Amino acid sequence: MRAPYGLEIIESCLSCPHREDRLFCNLPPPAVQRLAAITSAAAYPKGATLFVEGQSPRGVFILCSGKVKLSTSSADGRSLILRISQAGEVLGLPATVTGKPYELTADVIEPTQANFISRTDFLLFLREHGEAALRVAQQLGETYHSAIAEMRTIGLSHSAGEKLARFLLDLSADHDEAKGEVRLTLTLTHEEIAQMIGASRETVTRLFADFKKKQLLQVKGSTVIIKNMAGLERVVST
Amino acid sequence: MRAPYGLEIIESCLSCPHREDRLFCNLPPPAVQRLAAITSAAAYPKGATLFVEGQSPRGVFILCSGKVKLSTSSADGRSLILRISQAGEVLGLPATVTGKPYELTADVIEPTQANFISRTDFLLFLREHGEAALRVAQQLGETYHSAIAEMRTIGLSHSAGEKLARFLLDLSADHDEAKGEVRLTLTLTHEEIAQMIGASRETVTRLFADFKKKQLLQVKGSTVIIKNMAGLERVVST
DNA sequence: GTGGCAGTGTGACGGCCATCACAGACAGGA
DNA sequence: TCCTGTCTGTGATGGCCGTCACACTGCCAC
Repeated sequence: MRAPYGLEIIESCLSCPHREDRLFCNLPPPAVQRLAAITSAAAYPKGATLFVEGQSPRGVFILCSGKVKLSTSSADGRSLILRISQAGEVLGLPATVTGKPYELTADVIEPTQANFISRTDFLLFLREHGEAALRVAQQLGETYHSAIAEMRTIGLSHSAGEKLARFLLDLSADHDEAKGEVRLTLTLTHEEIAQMIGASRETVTRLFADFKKKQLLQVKGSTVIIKNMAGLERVVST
Repeated sequence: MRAPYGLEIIESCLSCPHREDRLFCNLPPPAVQRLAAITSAAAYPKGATLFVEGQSPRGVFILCSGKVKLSTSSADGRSLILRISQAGEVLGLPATVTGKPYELTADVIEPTQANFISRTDFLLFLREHGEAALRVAQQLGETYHSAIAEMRTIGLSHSAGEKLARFLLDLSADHDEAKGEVRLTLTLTHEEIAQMIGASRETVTRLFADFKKKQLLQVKGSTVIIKNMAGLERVVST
């Protein structure tokens, strides 16, 4: 296969940089080989869609690079973004194992390479390798965990300020802290942030201005520097 | 063990009425026997707590009878109810398989009998019986599914009326319809409903009055009769 | 350049609903 | 029987924030 979108296609899972620390790491070699046999790689451009909410599950996608937006939307066009997935994550797992329709829509927001495994192959594989099934269960448990976390930010806090602060703190949890500051590069527009926390675009804009004025953070282009973590924490618990 | 709260203790999983159609149904007999060996039954009165958000996971609880409220709460005492679990469901699964702390609190709201399996026993069992691990993965997938559904009602609809209508419709999905009506017996207080949909107690009261006035439903004690499903649907998509 | 488009900043307005406050309803216990 | 606590019903008030409207920026294509 050629690499249509300027992406280098990694030919095998074996050379994937995330192989070691992810879902199927450390499986016995025969299992890994079997896995490689049923896996097919593909590249997707920005704007592509891996699957759509309501579709019956075709299989799972393992992200090797890029970013994918997971969202759900209502009949009237409102949409809620649940998560931005990064390299190493597995998408479509719940739907694939249960057989129920995909509950989310996966849109590519940065050029992405992903490995695909069809549902039938995947289920067969799990049945043959109990160890992998357990690994999948753990993965699902963690996904659930983060879904609950998201619910807490959306459901428990009313003021939009609270939600935004919580959102930023959740993000910064993944990043390193240097002398009281945390640097985030967030490729999301205000609109998208609004959809993640259940607020309107204008409110997000205003809140950012507000936080800047209160010296809680700085914004430079697409990087956000959190100057005062404690201050944000205080916003959350008000 | 005696039955302290007027509950008859069912001695074995084998006689549990939910055995057939639930998580570990149709496992090969040796697996079921092994499962029975590591399972211990107990009864819990109303008000008891099976586990608390943040605790490290002790194991899973399989409900044989009764009702359990699953909720999460913030530092300032606000709480969000995610689900009311009924007989046949398994609680604590995500935390137990991942090893992360319980993400929810489980409070008994109707006298409950549950079977308990300790984490170490459970993990060992899953490792020995790959088939069961797959079953667990499916169960987790469905739990995730319903979490997403909950998020949609909380996150995507703003008006409280919308959320309440959606909540009632979700409930009625489980119940049978007879000549355009659906009968729900809901043991929840307005306060609890409010915590499920992210609204205040008073708003729920007012909305019920409103829905009654609009002939959408009737309330008799703790049973709600939905008279006009289509009307409720219309409230949802406004 | 210029046009177009996506994203951002900001004001004005108004409605929904959280909050407070209190009253009635109902059950259970002493 | 009264008392006490939990649940429900309802009014008054005020603030948050969603919505509409428009200006301004930066960027890309042509």
